[in-house]
Amino acid sequence: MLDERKLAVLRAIVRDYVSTMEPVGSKSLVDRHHLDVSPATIRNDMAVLEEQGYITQPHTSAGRIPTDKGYRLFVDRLAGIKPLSGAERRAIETFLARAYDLDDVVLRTVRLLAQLTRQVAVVQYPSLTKSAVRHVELVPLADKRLLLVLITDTGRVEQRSVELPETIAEASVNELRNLLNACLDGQRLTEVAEVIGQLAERMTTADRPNAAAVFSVILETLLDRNEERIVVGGAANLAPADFSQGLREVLESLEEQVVLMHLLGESVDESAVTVRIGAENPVVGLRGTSVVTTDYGTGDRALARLGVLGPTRMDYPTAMGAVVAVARYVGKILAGA
Amino acid sequence: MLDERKLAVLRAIVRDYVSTMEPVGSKSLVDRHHLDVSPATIRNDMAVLEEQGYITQPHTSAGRIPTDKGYRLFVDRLAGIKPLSGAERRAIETFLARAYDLDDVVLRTVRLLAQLTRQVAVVQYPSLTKSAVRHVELVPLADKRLLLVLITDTGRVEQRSVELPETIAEASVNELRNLLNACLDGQRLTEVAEVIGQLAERMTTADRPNAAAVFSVILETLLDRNEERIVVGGAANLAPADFSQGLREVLESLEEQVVLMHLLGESVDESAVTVRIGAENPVVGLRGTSVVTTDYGTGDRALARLGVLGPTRMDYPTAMGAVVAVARYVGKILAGA
DNA sequence: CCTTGGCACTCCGTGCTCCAGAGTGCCAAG
DNA sequence: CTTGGCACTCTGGAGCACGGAGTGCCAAGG
Repeated sequence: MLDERKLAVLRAIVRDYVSTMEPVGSKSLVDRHHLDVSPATIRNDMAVLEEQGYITQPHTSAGRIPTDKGYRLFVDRLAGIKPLSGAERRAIETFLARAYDLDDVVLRTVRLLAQLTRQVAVVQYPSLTKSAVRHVELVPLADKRLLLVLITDTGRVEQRSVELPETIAEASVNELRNLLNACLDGQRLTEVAEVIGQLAERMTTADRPNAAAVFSVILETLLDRNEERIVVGGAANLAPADFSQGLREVLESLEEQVVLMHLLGESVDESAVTVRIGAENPVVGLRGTSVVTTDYGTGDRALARLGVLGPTRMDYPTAMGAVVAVARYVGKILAGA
Repeated sequence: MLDERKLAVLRAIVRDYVSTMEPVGSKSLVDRHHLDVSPATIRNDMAVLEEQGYITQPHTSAGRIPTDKGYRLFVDRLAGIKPLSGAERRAIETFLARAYDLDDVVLRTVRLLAQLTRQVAVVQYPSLTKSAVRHVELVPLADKRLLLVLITDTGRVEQRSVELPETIAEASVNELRNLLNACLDGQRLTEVAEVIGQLAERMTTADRPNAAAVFSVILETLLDRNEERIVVGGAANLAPADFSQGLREVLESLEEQVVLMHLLGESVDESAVTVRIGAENPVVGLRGTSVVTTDYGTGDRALARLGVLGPTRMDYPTAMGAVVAVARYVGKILAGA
């Protein structure tokens, strides 16, 4: 359907357009890439590519630019993932290694990605539901109020305040704390709900109302903010020129957690990295942008996702390379921390 | 030096320019504000105002626009703080009351401010150094590693991991935890350094190296990230048109914590609200923007600052009103939480 | 002394034409 | 299937005229 040369032409068009940001014509194509044919031949090929929907012209007698479909083909079959240079890899490693807590890891990651790709970076905090409990802490704040602190094995710390129905004694707090730690330590958060259900029935009657309040807050914490925390960086990399409807819409989208959630979405298949191009994007108002995402995690477990967002006209091979590399190093850091 | 009418003219120019975003001429001035004089008179006044540096013309024979100096006079003497409507006040209160932890309070505050003012909102987390310790928690993560969790009376939770020089026993951890809580509970964080200094000397020799490691991390936590956490929202409200050098520079600045710190700065005097206009701004690259900030805190103590940032051509009275109102309610919420 | 109407002047922004350049599609020949 | 030739189309910038908005100045009037 598309012979070797036509594919080469498409590849060349994508590369040129990505780097120059201008529609590319048949003449400049044969010049810049040593295709051993004449411009006229290329024009024929381009006519076919256009007919099939891979490229388009902004107006008659202008050069061609790739369509979403064209980028898709490019990503799937015409270009691989461009590995980072050794220097870049070392830079990533040392930069991330310097982080001193989870917040800092995430912050550094988002900066790193933004800087490497010159795009907007998006990093999700390690998901609560996929982590395991490492410690539960109860701190009395007032007679009828506790602070609940939940520490996971990924270093994440969740805090909530708990309103109690009755005054609680110091001793009861300690008892409850010990009980919780004994039963929950090491449990996956998905299993916690079940364990807590059993616990509730074994409580002495005196403490039951208070314990119930604590339990329900724990469950809430797990349900509610599950995957919520997502950090964005490098918004300054958004070039106004790239977004016809103005980048206001894009900036707005980037401030909504729900939108970001959708953006990161789920990994589509088992492949290393997911690319969503233009209108493939689940978020309206973010057509016109492409998103490159991947999982990261400690060894076997996928904890969360990260990626970059930019104009459809982005350097996919490089972006993919940066995303997978950063994901791998973040995983390492988290595993070792 | 400037009579009543000239001030009125300046005030009118600022208001018109802020609302229309276009240079304002003598004719439209007398029309829109029922000044009972002729355009020619206004022109004379404007000539004086221009000579004194309060207004300027983008080019010969265009209308006038205020200079930074003009806005300054406007803010200082010509306009007050515009109080919010009752509906807005109620909206603030209910919206903030729904927050369930410190992160959420800050998040909601930043959204609120951005929405109320249609500008970029900036909110600083309650400063560590001005808070008091409520609880210290040590969680063993590995043989030679602890997680340190520091909870303050403003609800802030700081966590750090501590590398120990030697293996530590469960009992030692408990002992250390109890010691820390006994000595630090209720202390202002500024006093903690001193207390810890004394503690270090009283340790039994066996635990001393480990304790020292913990102590140094506590001190680091207080010094290092002191005022660091600052949240930005409403970046989408930045209109590209407002920033001649492109808003890329502005967006970049907004991602740097150091810059944000400088932006919020210190309250200049005892007045409720600080306004920095254009070049008064301490941050290069953010000339061309104005910043309206104020303290917030629980009752007597000022904990941190918040504010909004926008083009010099912003609606100062409304912005000031929103900033002080939000600051007051946030203070209330924190005091009650 | 301040205010006012009149008037000439300046400059911006718009709309217009014109032109060069880049790129195309098509065709006929190799 | 490839190629050179050719006529065609469209954009973008330069040049130009023009209306409009706004100014500064001046001389007259309160």
